[in-house]
Amino acid sequence: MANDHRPDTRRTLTLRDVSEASGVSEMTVSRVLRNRGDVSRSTRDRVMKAAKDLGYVPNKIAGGLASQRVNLVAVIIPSLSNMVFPEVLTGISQVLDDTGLQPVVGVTNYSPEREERVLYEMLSWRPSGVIVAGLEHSDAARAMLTNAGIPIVEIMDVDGPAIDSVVGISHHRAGQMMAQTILAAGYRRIGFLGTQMPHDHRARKRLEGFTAALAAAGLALEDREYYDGGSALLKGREMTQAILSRRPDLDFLYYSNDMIGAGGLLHCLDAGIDVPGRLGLAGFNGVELLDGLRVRLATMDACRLEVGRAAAEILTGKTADGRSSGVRIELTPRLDPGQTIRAPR
Amino acid sequence: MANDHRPDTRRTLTLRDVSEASGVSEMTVSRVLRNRGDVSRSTRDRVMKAAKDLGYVPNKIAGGLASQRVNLVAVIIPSLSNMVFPEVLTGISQVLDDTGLQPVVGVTNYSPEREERVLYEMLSWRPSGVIVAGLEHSDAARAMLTNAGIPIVEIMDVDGPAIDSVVGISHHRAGQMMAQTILAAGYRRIGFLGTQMPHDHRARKRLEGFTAALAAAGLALEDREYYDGGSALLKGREMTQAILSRRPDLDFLYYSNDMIGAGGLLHCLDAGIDVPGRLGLAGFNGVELLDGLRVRLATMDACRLEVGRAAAEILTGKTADGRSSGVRIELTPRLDPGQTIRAPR
DNA sequence: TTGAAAGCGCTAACAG
DNA sequence: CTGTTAGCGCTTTCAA
Repeated sequence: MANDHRPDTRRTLTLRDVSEASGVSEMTVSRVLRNRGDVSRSTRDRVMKAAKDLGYVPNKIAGGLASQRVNLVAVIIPSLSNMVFPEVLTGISQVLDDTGLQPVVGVTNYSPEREERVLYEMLSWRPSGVIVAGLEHSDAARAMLTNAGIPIVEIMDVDGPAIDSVVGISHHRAGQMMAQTILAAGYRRIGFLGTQMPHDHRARKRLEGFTAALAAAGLALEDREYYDGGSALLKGREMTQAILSRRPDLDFLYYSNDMIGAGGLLHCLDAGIDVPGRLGLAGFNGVELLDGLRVRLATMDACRLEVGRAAAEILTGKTADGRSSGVRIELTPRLDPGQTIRAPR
Repeated sequence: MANDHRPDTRRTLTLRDVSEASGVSEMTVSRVLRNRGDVSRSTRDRVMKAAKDLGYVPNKIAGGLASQRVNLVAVIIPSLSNMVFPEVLTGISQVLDDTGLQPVVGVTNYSPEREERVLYEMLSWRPSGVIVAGLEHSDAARAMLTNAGIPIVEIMDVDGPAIDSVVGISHHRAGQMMAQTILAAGYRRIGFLGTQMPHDHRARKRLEGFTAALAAAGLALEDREYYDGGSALLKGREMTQAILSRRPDLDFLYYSNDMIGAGGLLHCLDAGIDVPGRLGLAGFNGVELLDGLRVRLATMDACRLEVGRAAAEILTGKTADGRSSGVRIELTPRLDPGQTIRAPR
């Protein structure tokens, strides 16, 4: 950072300045500023006034070093570019807001290398806990998490072994449930449309569960279409058009997320395709946006808010038994058939 | 945080542990780990190996205290619940990624009180700079920013005095431009649909610019409709239906953001309303989602990515003259008439 | 190129 | 209820 900011005759204020301005020892000033009760009313008032008048802002760097405690929670997520993780963050914030704990967010862009870097960076601030999306990590990241000596909560996914605590849904089962619902409605020639992201393990697990359920019924996916980047809504349109022109006989399209599903739905409506009669559609996530479409897309809710809340509650020990480690919470996603899956036959 | 995590015989590793494991002084270990060149190749290798074998993670709390420097940049934004701020963050990250500086995000929910708290909290970590959305702050927040002694960049808005640096667009002018475009196309009976957010100053300024331009043409808004919370797309539909049933004579609807605008557009398409012939529509933001609709909504791009990038460049001194303070950058939003404003008469 | 000493600003622990 | 002392783990500064 360029150093032109200030000719700098001013230091930044310290406890000692407040101490001198109020005529109270540094230690007592520290007690007041941390709201530790054992200070007389009058002393407290004098200190508060001095601190406010000076515009003192405590130095948490020094405080953290001295107390060996840092009120930060590291939150590591793959992306901010769709609404799912912001909603998880909202849940985390809701719970943390009352506790003095503060979330610090790191974004990995679905890259294991970035996850490792972000994690290293965050752990070097000695946070009180870590919330990290997913169960898949590089060996080094796993080692760091294991040895950090703080509570770790892996979120969004329960299909696999956890390092410490875990909160989420089974994406494998989610995929299965959707497939079973689709089959029960009599659809048989099913296509899949999804993202080209090798590290989106949850999408992969959903698809695995989905195809496993098809296989159990003696079926397989008839066709697939992948995309990468760009407006998901537009990609959904384009991919849908592409797959249908290639395979006009398909009677169901399963999308890996609601945005491309919504795009597909809009295409079908514009093209006058009979949904859900001739063609059924389903997405995943239960995003709010779907409420605004003329026809409600079938979807499954990933319990994002609840996942965030539960993860934060684990870190704050607000669990049934007060534990903040080794907790396992599997939530059950709701399947909303909307108006794009016909009634079971 | 509940303290059940670890019977704790292990401490967390320190420089001294690496020093002992490698037989090199703490000071030299510190030099190696910070990549300061003045260390012999062999010493460096021994230290790196020891650090890696132990799984040492440096303690930035201690480092920051000792060096009086912290590689954090505080980023304070009102919301994560639409795509605009995440896109600003993306721009910030892109630039910061190469610099060793790390963004730390705080969310205010458009509340001045929360902004004040978040700012206090963040400044207590002694970041190297602050990026904060908007020019409106409480007196206390303004005082903190002024006295922090670090570069401050206010972003998104240039309509008003800045504390230090500023990057953004003029929302007043943006509103004006849109109004002028609408009037030039011959629309005359104009309604407004927006959010009920007293602290969204940018939306307010756009509307002020918009009505000012109408007034200059001897016109005023014919009707208004506000919403608060919920699915913006759905609200856009509902509000549009409401305002049109109340005032079927309106010939243009100006939306305060693209999501409700898109909802309105979908309503109009479903209702068979002739857009842009009988009714024109326009939103604001230039969100990617619009690409996925059958008809392109008129909008204005708020230059979100560019704003983020420029703000980060100021903090890193990557400006034309290397300054990181007192910089003022006004970007010019592009007006995209899309397909919902008819050609000028 | 390496090491030793002296803090950074705050809080834990104890004494009064 | 208030004050004193001794660090927290690292980096700065200076010396070798």
